[in-house]
Amino acid sequence: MNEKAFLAAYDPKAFPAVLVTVDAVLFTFHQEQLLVLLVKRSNHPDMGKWGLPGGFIDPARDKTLEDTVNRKLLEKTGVTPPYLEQLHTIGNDSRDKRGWSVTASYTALIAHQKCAPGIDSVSDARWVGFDELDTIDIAFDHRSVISLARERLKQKALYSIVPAYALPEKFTLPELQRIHEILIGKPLQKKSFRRRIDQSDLLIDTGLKRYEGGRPAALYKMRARSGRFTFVRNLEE
Amino acid sequence: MNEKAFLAAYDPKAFPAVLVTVDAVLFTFHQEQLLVLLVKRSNHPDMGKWGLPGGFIDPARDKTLEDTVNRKLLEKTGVTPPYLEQLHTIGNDSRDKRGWSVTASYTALIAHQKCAPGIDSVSDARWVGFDELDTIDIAFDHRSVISLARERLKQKALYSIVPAYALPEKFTLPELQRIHEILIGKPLQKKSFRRRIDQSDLLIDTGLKRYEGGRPAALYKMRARSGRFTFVRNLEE
DNA sequence: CCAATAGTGTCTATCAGACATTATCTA
DNA sequence: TAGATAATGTCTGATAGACACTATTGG
Repeated sequence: MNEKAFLAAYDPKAFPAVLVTVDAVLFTFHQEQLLVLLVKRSNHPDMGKWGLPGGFIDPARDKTLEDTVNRKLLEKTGVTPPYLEQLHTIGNDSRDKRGWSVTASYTALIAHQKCAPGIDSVSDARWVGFDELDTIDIAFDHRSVISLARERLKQKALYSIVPAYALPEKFTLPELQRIHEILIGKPLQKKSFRRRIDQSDLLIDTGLKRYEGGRPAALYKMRARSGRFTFVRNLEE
Repeated sequence: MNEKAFLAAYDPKAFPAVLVTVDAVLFTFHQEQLLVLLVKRSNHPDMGKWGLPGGFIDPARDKTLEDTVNRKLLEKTGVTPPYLEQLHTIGNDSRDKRGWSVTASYTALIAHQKCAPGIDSVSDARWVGFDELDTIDIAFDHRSVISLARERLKQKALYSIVPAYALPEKFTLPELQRIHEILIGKPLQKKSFRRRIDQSDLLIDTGLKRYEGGRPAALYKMRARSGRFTFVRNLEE
């Protein structure tokens, strides 16, 4: 049999069924807090619990896995995040009561004000602070996926400025330092933090300033592709 | 409807079928060369081309995705590699002619002599050197998966000693330096390389020596969990 | 002895940490 | 002017690169 005949006769449903989903851990930063987007499940299984935004691939609409993630995030937040990276894929026979299940999880970052102006009025999606996570009933294995995403983002805070994507388009260096400090879990030296960013030319000074309280802070924005840059030397953990 | 009734009525085959496979990029190091294991495809599609070892999940036998990978590698090499880490998951509607396809790919490392004593006599699996890859007809998108795996492993060579898992259990520091040099693509300073390994206490001196040519070289083995260690400062690329 | 390979001594350069100092705003 | 916050000056310490040197084997 040649390939053409093989493909004509091929029946995908003849194979053992495996559930395939995607999930996104969408972070943002607001009022000195790292927040993650959770969605209230309206269907079985784990109905009523909170879980990560995500769901099944729609082969008719999605060309790629990233399309699926972006589609799901767009439905919940109204926008497409500027940072999206694959986190980890989990597949086993116990994570979903419906059967053998595979989920490709992603880490996404977005500015707080850009997403879902009315997100806190929609009852099925909300931002949850990390302190609050322990008190919430989380669906499936999503709690461990969130932990993994946060751990990975912490590592990135040590050798990149990826966390900047959780800030508004224009932001100050003290703001960026704050989110790094929260991710790493300890205060950083202002001088060290500024030095590596100054020297690496990753940010553009917009010329604007933010005025609040003391000396005004310069407003910067990300240069294109700055999210891919990695420092050769890490900050201390 | 409660969850129990929902699950009883649930039919996984009712959902749009997505093909789910795993693939492994298994590296080893032999005679100054980085080698990757390829398998000749005996079925459509891409029959006759060379591809990565891998295949469909067997829900009856595999509890996890890692089980699937290890089962496939065991079939080809006779052993389970000491290093296995998820690389990347690709899912789209064009990579497999049979339909929407998702593959979870893994990077694996193994000592050359431990695996498949007769691997080069088996016609459907062989070690391929990186120089030779360009001349081979590769199935699906596996060429780009191999590139990604190599790129990732290069990065690890800059900040870890993970490449040591591609060497025999006992190895010399010059051997380890060689595989790092090949991955990074430039010679390294002997002194720098030794210093970081000495100071980090990642290897155990077995007390044995390897005699060949000049001054004998001390034989080391990996300490447990040394594969997870990361240096705070990278080598130069 | 020489050739070959393993391993060390030591200087320099780079860059993060520490922390004091200066700058620029509002009240 | 005082208080607050942003930004800089400058010293120290850790560690990678460079490269010359010494050590230990076989022939």
